[in-house]
Amino acid sequence: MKKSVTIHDIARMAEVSSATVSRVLSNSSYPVSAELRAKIWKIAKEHNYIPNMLGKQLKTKTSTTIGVIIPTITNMYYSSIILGVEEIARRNQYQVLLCNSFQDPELENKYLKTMFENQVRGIVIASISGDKTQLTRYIEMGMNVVALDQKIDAENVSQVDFDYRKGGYMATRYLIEKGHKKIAYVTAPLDRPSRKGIFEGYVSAMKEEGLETIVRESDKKVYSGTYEFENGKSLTRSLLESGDRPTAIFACNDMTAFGVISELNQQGLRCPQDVSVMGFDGIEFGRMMTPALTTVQQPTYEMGQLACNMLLEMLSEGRKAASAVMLQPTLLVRDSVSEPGMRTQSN
Amino acid sequence: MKKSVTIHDIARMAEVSSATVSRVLSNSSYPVSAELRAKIWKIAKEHNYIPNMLGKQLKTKTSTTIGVIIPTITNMYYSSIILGVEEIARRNQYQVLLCNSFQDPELENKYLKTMFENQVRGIVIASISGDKTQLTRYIEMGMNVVALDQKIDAENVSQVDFDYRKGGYMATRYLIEKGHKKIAYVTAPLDRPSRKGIFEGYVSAMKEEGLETIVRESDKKVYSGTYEFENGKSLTRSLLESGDRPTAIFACNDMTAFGVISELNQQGLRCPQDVSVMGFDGIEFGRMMTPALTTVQQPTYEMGQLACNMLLEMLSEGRKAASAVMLQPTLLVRDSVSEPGMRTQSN
DNA sequence: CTGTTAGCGCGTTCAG
DNA sequence: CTGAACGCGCTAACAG
Repeated sequence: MKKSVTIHDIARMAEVSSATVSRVLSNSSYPVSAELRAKIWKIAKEHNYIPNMLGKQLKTKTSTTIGVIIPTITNMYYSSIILGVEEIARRNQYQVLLCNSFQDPELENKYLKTMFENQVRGIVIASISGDKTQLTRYIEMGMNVVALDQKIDAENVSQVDFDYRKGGYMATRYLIEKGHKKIAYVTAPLDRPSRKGIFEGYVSAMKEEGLETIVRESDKKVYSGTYEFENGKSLTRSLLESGDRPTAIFACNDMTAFGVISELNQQGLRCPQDVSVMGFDGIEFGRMMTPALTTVQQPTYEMGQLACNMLLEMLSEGRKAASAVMLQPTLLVRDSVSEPGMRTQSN
Repeated sequence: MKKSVTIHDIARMAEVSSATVSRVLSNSSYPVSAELRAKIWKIAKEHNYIPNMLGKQLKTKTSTTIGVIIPTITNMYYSSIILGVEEIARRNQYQVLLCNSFQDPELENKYLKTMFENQVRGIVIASISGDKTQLTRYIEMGMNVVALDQKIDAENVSQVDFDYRKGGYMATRYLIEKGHKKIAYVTAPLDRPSRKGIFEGYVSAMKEEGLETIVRESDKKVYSGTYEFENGKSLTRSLLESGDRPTAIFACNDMTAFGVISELNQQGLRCPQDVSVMGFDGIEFGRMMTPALTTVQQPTYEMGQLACNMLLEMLSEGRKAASAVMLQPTLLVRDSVSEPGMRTQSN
């Protein structure tokens, strides 16, 4: 960056003090004569004056940027959340500093640190790492935090939660009501509360009807962009190899469900005629494939908006404003689930 | 944020000058005795010292954040680019300030302004707006800019470009070589160089073979998350209503192609048996559907990385380092294109 | 090796 | 209504 004009430069040109210039250009309510106001504005415009927020923020100790930490932006689930956050931030003149943690606790902590150093006013975080000690320390040091998706054991943290258990339950009930009895659940490692929640919902709905649970859990923890999809494929393969084919497969998220359907097709099975598939998340792409994916909707965009609003509230009203909200699931009925046995004899 | 400890606080506790503390804590190469170093570090740790980068940046006039402006993060094409940018930024200790312009020129300019005010060191921008005067002004004022996807008429701007024309040509040639003669092109408004490029590639390949072009261009410019998809659907509908069904449809991007396939299915037509479909972009989801989408790959992630690297180069070596790169397309052959006429009589 | 001083760009007392 | 003086947290020049 080049050296830019400062309020002092303008003050010299306008032959006034820099204090007056500051009062005018920062739209202060402080009384300044109309003529001086006009004169100063004119000169400022002419010379493309751009305020240096660093100076202002250093002086007033109030930055206008909030940090957002999520696992990865290329996952539509998260990008949609970010969009919600940014929307609200923008309306309130805040900027968004974005970081992808890639599910890496170390990276997450590193980002937390730089954000703190850069004086972000608060943080919206979808943390995955189990170890929250670092985060908790920052909170104790005064950082305002809204946690998405994952409970954090600390006071003064706002939480945006989602009733995963209920979602899992609803989805399973729907399959049961459609007449399915052999319903399998395929999932990424059950190492997070969210995934555990869905799983528990599935189990309780099955138990309730005296049905046998059929579960496939992947063990790999390696992270990559298409991890979920591959997971869906391999878990489905394992399911089909067992010989006793389920009539419905419920996946822990939509991406995994796409993998399930892809593998079914590859094995010559049709969805939903041969096997019904239920997803979880409600990302846009579910609508775009054939069959359109029946799934449980999480209001991601709204979650982002809500999280940002909660953060802004904490910022303006102090930490007592910390609160918790539990969002509710909705069933998105589309085309990937039908009644079972429509083609039972076809294989 | 609470009042945090400063180097002065530490200086007082360690009974040294704040200059010494600064030299130690900022890992300066300046000579300080080992004992003092240790003592100061100890105290700093004990009191959770966090440097205030605002002070540092104000003094040294070097911020470590770069701005990224893209139309919308929920489009995988862009989120993938951002991921590439962030990856490189992180490796070089830079932060990323993210903004969604939503294709809104006004918003874009507003973001440009706040970024400037917040002293970002440079900007990576995928600008859509035709009016680049504001951007050009900032460049003239010394801002370092890398433009993605869209040419900017100014000196000292680095450009990451993609050979859209060639991509469009390659895709069309591939369809022709598969034996197609009635190849339709469906596209969002041809109001950007990128879209025009693909279109021209299509036209030139068709002309070359003496084939008749069949084009459907949407006129709506309203923006929404599923705009492209809906576009694909409605343009396909219009194409089918004409009675003279093409054997292949080439879409201006993958999302539109998804809409094409969805509409075909809805009308009882199969892809690729009845109609082949070719996309453009190569987003991950193309692999996840059945049939997997045949498409032209843009190396989005690499484009992001490249853009960020070019920016860093400009920052370190001065504006002369401004450069331009034209990336090349690759054909991603998957399952949505086959030879025509495989089921010509079935309808 | 260490301390003193000055100032980055800005806002804010406190006098006038 | 206006200006002089000070300081936010930090680094850099200059002494010692």
